[in-house]
Amino acid sequence: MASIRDVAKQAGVGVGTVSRALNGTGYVSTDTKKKIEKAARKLGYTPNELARNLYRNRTGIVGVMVPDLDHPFFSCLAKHIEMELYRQGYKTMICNTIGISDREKDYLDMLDRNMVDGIITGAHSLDGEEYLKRKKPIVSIDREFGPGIPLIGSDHAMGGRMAAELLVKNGCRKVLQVSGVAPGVAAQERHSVFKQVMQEQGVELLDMVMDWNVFDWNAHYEGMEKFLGRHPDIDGVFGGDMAAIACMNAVLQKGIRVPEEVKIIGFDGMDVTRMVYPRLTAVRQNVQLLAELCVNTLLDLVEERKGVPHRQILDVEMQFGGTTL
Amino acid sequence: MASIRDVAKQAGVGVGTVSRALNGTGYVSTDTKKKIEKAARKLGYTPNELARNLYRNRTGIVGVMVPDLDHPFFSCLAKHIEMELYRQGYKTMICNTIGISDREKDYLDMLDRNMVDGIITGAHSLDGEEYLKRKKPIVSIDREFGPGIPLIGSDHAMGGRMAAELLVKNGCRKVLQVSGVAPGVAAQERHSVFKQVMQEQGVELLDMVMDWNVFDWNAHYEGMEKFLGRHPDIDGVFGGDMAAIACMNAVLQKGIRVPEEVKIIGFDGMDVTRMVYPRLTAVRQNVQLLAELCVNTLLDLVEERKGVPHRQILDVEMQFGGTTL
DNA sequence: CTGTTAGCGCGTTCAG
DNA sequence: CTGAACGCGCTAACAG
Repeated sequence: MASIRDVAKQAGVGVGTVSRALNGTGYVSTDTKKKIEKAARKLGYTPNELARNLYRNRTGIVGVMVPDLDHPFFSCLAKHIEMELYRQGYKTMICNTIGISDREKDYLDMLDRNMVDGIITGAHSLDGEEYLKRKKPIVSIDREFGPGIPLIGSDHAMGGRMAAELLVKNGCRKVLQVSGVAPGVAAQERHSVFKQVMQEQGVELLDMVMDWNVFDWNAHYEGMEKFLGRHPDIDGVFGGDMAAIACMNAVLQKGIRVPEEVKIIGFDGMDVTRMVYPRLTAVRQNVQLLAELCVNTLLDLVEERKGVPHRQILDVEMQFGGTTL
Repeated sequence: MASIRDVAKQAGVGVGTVSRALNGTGYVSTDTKKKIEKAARKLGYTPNELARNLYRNRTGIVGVMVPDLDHPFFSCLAKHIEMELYRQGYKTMICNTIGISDREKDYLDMLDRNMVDGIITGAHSLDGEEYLKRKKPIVSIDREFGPGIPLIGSDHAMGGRMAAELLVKNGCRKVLQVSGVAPGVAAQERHSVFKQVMQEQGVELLDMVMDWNVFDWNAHYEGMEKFLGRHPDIDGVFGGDMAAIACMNAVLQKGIRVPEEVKIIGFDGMDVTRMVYPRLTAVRQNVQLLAELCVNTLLDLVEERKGVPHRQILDVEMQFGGTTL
């Protein structure tokens, strides 16, 4: 609890000198500097960051909003964001919106209260207007808000096309697509492109739409079981990693063979795709790069650097597993 | 950027009155209160939390340290901690230590700088002394630091015993145990108890020790493959969820049947155990309750309530899957 | 080179 | 019931 005043008194100098000495800003004679450092050590002085924050009107904290931290994609994303922020001297405040727009708003409010210097958002339940009216830096993952809010994302259209083409090449004729992302979010594109390719190729396409803010495993699995009951003859599936895996299990449970009778492709390509047997073929997002771009773009805004790109789209790649031929 | 001063001027009153009116503290006539609220709305006033923080010497932020946010157990834990903290009006600062003690120390320092009101730690690479010398609230998961730092954890000993007994009941005679947690951490107990039961029952036990701060999937899988090459005749496995699953895949890859030839039991019982086929039998920790206890215990400390228990151990339960009989 | 002083924005006495 | 004044701890500007 020792303050800069105590250190000054102890060292027999003024507070200004202490500040300059300890921060290495401005001139201080080597002599008094030594004295000050000794006094600081003796008192166990640690600067109170709250006072600094007030003065600078900055906290060095960045908010990260995700719909569900316990989802492989978002936990991986959050991890890499935190690591990159740490590397650049920032701290990470995390926020699980679990699809509740009030939470999203609550956290956005922290921008106005100066609690965070900026926000990276991967949660999209709240109206875009709420975002646009904020004055501090925001970057968005996979959702276009409008001017002033840079977008970083993967090339979902490319991913949808790659998946569709691979299933077609595998000879699928009746395919299920599980979609479950928020409307207006780039991730939706993979499904429209997928559908388009399937139509062009004359492949029958069934759609299963999951409540997009439920990343609940059971919901996926049970939905899948019911679906298989009605359509036992599908021969291809495309959906997010979790949906794809849920589907695979439901299929295996019925004694149907993968990939011989049904081919499956996931989207995201997280670690979990390598934990199932056979390994899930999936379109892989480069999450680490995504995280780094988010952080760097946000910090460009925070530190007022110029020429920040409004739109950055990353390539995806096909990660071959054992669920396709 | 409107400050309380602006509001006061706009409403034609003093700043003190504005403060009392908006915070509902002290007497303010209904009349002037209305005026103030109107002025505040008109100017879009939002209190600057940094000033408040400085005054109160509190931020309402709790730090959460985990070794790896992209690990099913820790992402689940972090999620539930965040949710409970939010419910109680606190925010969550997250920190990935990835086994680097300097990071752990950096984040601990935030306590002294008053950036966080308390810390919940599930990361244990740093010396216990560093923890004990802090003056602000800390609670620990699965590690005993000493007086002043409450411990919350699952009953690992019980879990180890349950797993061992189930494998014995399943007729296993040569069992592999994959251990990989930090020394001095309660999680270690499950392995010692497991070993003890196996010895009592005269079952042959092999040990594979993984670098405990590597939660890397590939490391687990490759280690497992090598191990199986040397010991193809094991008939039972016990390890963390990830290790158990890595093992299962390596086993299946060799054409060995699960559970007929090898029984497998995991520890943690996260969602991922239900995504593999067959589902992994696992000792399940009650992560949500664990999270809630951590938060409530920490906040008891932060808000200076009395009678905070030093040690809270939660029961675990066996979650039966298809990898045991 | 150094000490003093004025804010940063808010919450709270303490006279009126 | 209300306004003015002070302090939270620190930094930067300004005299000395």
